[in-house]
Amino acid sequence: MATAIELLDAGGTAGLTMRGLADRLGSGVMSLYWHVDNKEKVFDLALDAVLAYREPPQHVEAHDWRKDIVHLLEDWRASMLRHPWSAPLLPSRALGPNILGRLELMSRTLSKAGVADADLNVAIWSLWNYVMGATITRASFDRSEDDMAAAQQRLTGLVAPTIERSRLLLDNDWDGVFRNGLDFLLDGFVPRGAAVTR
Amino acid sequence: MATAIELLDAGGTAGLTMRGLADRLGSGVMSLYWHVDNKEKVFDLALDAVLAYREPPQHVEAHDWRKDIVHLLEDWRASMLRHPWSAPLLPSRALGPNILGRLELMSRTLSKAGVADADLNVAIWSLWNYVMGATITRASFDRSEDDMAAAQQRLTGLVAPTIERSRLLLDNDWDGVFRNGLDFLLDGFVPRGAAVTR
DNA sequence: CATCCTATGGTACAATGTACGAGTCAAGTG
DNA sequence: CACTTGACTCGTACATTGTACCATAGGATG
Repeated sequence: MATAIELLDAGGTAGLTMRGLADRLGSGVMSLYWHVDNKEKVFDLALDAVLAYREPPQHVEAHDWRKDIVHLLEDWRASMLRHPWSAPLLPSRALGPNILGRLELMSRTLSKAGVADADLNVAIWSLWNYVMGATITRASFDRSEDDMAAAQQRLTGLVAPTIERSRLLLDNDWDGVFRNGLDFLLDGFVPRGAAVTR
Repeated sequence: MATAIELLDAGGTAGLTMRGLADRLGSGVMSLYWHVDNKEKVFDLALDAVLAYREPPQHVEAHDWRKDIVHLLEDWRASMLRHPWSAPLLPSRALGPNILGRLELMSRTLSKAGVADADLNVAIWSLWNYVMGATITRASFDRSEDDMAAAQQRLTGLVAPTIERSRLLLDNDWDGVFRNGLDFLLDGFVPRGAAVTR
């Protein structure tokens, strides 16, 4: 698994081949198939491995649930960005135990933060959507900054004065954008100061 | 292009092969390469074709900018869901004219709705993130509802009482969730009743 | 010794993207 | 008319991939 992740980090989704993996492990290709059904399974396992979550130092008597949620989501995002192939993979693959664990933690934290049970699923999925969208976009555009510049150029040919002027495609304060939209979402689900300590 | 999209609709990303496309067109495989550099280009073109936007019936003297934005984003999402392979592709591919056009329209509409120039890029990217996350997730999970059920089952084995109880993974009010989170985001960027008519 | 389970890995095959180069046909040019 | 040129088609060939099938080896157990 570790070497699979190495290959993925080095060459993206296309960088992982069964032959390549076997070579790096000094084994025959077909030996891999004793441990693993498919190449698909390798992806599933690598993905879940990358999403492992080390519980933070547990300042148990915490106060600020809002901060906890933000930390949770930013750590999730950071984990995926450390392995840029992972984010685009996540929605299309089976949910492994680690991501399920994160969802559970998220659910509990939101609950403690004062989100009513009835709104919990909506809140979780909305946050999921936002985090996944931001991370997939970031992870993909990262590799193709040339594309962005090219597209910004191409704007001159089209009738797109507004986004050309604002240099939308060259804006790369990814973290700031992420945090800003996240705040607005959270304001909706967990009105500031409404946290319930129980 | 039309038949390429047919193939993609029928079999997803894997359903498009150069040989398959050529067969459907009654041509030789290599003939395709006179019109197109790569298979990659085929994806780029198909993707942009799917994102074409027919301006709505133009009730010019509109009033509710908020409604316009929601319409804009829901139409975008609907366009991608009509071709489930498109959403996961979009972030990783070059931005074609149609998607750039949509961004421009979005920018203009947000501006009219009262978003300050300084906040424009942040707003656009946040909305992009949210829409893309929601759509990619929806488009991918759609195909694998079995996976979801399986994962929900697997929860019993883990320690995940909260999301097991709330049946998070079986909740499938996708449209409701989308709309709900979107409203909160918009509340942040375009406070209700703050629309400026100019 | 025989039997079985765990594990390895070589060979072979089908599917894919595409490089190369030969071919067709119509329009233009002398 | 012969010719060139440029747009376009396509057969062959090859490298790369995932993986099915099968033979093998070693240790544990009877």
